[in-house]
Amino acid sequence: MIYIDVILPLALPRLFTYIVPKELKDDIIVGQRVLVQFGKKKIYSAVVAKIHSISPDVYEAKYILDILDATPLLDAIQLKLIHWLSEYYMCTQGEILKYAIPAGLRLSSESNISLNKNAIISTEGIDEREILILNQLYKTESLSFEDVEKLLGKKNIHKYIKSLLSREYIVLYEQISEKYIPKKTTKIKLHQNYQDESKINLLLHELEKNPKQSDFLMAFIHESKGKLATNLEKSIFTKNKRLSPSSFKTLLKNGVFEEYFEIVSRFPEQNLELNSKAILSQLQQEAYESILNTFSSKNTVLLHGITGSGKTEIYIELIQEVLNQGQQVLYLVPEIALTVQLVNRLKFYLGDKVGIYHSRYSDNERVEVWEGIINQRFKIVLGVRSSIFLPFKNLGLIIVDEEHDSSYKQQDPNPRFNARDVSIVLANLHQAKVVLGSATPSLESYDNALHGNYGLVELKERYGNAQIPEIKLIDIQKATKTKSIRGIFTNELILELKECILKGEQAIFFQNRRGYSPFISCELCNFTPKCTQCDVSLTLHQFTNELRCHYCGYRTKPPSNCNACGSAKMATVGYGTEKIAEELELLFPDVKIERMDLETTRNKGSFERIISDFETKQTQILVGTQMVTKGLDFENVTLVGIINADNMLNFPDFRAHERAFQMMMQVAGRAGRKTKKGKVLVQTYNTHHLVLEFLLQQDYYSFYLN
DNA sequence: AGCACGCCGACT
DNA sequence: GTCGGCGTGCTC
Repeated sequence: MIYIDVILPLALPRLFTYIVPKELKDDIIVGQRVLVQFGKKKIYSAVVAKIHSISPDVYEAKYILDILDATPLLDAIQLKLIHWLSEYYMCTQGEILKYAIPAGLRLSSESNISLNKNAIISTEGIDEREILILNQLYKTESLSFEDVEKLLGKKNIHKYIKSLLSREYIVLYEQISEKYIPKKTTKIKLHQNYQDESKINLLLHELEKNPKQSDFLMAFIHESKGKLATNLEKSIFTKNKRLSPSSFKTLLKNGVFEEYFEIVSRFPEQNLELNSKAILSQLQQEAYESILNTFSSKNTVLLHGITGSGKTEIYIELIQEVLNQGQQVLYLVPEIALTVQLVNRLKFYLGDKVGIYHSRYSDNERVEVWEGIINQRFKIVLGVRSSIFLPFKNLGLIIVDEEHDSSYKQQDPNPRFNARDVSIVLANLHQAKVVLGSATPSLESYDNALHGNYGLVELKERYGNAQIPEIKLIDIQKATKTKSIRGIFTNELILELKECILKGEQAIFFQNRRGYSPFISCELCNFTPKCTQCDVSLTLHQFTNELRCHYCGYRTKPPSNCNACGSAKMATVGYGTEKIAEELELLFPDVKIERMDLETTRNKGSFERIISDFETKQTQILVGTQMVTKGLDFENVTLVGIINADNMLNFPDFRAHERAFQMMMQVAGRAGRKTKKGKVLVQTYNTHHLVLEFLLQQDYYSFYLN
């Protein structure tokens, strides 16, 4: 007897043993998906982890129902990675499996009902909802539970189904569905009999009395560019409003045209022209060579290059080198949405070989990326943390860009993992190399580098003749004393901003807090409205005029009177991006100001719109949360304002100082990236804070030491 | 995760 | 006396 231990895509701590039926025992391979029944009726696709011949003695194993793959879906490396993760991060292999495999490749069963063909149904004495279900079943043969819920417009449908089942009017069965649907397009071509110029002319002559039909034919001939045997996408013609769809139908009916479906990729080959490699500066070339040298003794290198030092060009050079060896590359980024510029740059140099993988892709798109990696269409994958599970066959290099970024860490649903750390493990399994890159490395990575666990390569100058921005602190306390502060902004900041605007240059304002005001409070009794569920103070959102909890999303109208003492003096305390944008609008009514935070970028495409508006200089001032700190590259930005450094520094978290330093360094790096020198102004109550002193010096090393 | 089983309160 | 609430434990 052949037994297999399988991983079920569930949060179960153990593997489960099944029997492989005789007729399948020659086909079973570790890593394949198999169809198994689990529990009374559920059917899942599980993954074979082990094949053996030890019969379980405490229970009787079930037979597997089927083998789903000819070639295993997961290879030995992926299985090892899943196993390692489950132990290191203390979760089940099933949870990882569920996360690792695109939903389109996972199948599970769904309960469906259909009419019992042998039953004599009498509607007497049964609920009218049950009659409704029966009627629908007459029409559609089968319904899923979800369909029934929709039909009745309610959730607890169980009792109706139970009742119908007990009368034996309906039967229950499980349906397994493959979710991946290939993309199809409709193509049309001329029937063989007409793929000849003389015959076409004859036909056109016949159609003289049917101008609509000959129009269509002429359009096809025009599009086919002289090759009559060609096939073309139907959409070319349906888009054209001047052509009549009904005349096409007639042509189809008369056998002039043939119509058929073709499966196409969701990522069509664009045949991009490959641009020659970027020319590295002297310093970049040195760094590049230094990385290659270090690789001979170490598997991981930390590339510490200040903002604007041109790390990306070095990555591209490294990628090219690895591709030449015939190996694949994984390029990890914290969030793909923030890297439109990077995607374009990679495609510019590397063309169609670049695959992209992130959570905004549909299930179908993810399946195609997965398969594209297996069949080597994609040699480079630019992806977010989940990309570490993709089926690389011959991985040579992993690049972890912005390695310090906390987005690499999956916090909430299991599996909880840090993709930066896992990529080092993954690289080991593949005998591949890792480059961790950042302008502000995480302290642990820097420590690893200084202690020789990683190699360390540094880039201390900006690319080209771009200069390092000047950072200046503004003492809010002093400004308050000398009355040189108006609301949020000190006079000094306003003056600099005025100058910047007059010169037609752009500015970025950073405040790590969204909404209008972090809380409102009664001036008399200090009462602050709190979330009913989370016990945190509610943030005021001026635009929608409501109080919101940033943890659970609870929302309510702001009270006009204090809930505790009834006084009408509810005042706002503190400020978020919304209020900053509003105040700036009051100060500079003629300047276009835009806000970028979670709220304004919620809709698809709005992020790109804000970025491109700023890039094309339609927006002159950008106010944002940490979103503005990440990887944006605008040449015309000369002023960066950090409205309040203190709330970052005083954040109750042991990483607060590290994060504050990283965030401020990153946002400072947005200033003066080309020829113009940038200026960074930091407003603070505490000008002597150590972190701020290192920020002034832009001295990462000393910051690390302290 | 599902799902069944089992035990206690509110209803025809 | 039953329906249905959710607590507990098992699934190869």
